[in-house]
Amino acid sequence: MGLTKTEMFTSEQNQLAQLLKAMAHPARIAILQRILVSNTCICGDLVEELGLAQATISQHLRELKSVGIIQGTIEGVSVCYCINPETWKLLETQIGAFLGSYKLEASCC
Amino acid sequence: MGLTKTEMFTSEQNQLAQLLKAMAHPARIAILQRILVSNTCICGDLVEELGLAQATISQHLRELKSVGIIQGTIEGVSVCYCINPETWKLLETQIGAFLGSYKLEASCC
DNA sequence: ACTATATATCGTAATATTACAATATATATT
DNA sequence: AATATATATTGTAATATTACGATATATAGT
Repeated sequence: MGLTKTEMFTSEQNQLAQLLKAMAHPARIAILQRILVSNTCICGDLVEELGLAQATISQHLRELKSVGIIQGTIEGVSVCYCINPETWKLLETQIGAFLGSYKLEASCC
Repeated sequence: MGLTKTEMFTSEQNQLAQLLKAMAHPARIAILQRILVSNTCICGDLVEELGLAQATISQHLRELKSVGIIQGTIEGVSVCYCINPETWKLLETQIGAFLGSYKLEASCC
């Protein structure tokens, strides 16, 4: 036990869950917001601005990168991260369809 | 360690992370989708339709309920669950603002 | 080549999550 | 009241997450 039974669900359900999970941490939301305002962002800046250890930030960045939400390119001695437009579009579509499928009706409990 | 440092982040960041986390599991996405198509939904139906134990479904329902995404009312011997419109609206607003703040620009890495 | 700087990875402790059997609780029916 | 049915809770094992110190790696400048 303790292991999610992914085989019970559709690949769409698993994919959406994976994307949501990657964003479901305040540090990773803060990281994404920082990238969203600056468009690009150097890893080192995040270590200074958020109050977490360098290893922790690096770990969070890897998690966002592993599901394809961000991408990083080496820029001299540092690494520049930015949004992966493909995945972001997918996120908007999937979450939008999911949240948008709710129609408020009177017959509720 | 092993404990999220919520004090480092804004309450908005923590709240959004909490809502995303509640949805970030394929079983809970499946539960929500089931509620979305039927508008309301009896807990017992979920146990039959998803292939998980009754205790597991009940646990997932409690998680969704604890963050206010769904609400349940006792209906005789069973419990009827439905979307909490307030929280759903909050979700749409928060996630919409978050995802929508990305503007694709050429200057990316 | 050596040094400094930036980031990633490893190892690990504390905590959280997931799943389920067993059991408790609560309502409806007889 | 006793029984059946539906859901919640408890306890627990397996696994995952979070955070960070220590260390490795990789590039830039001297």
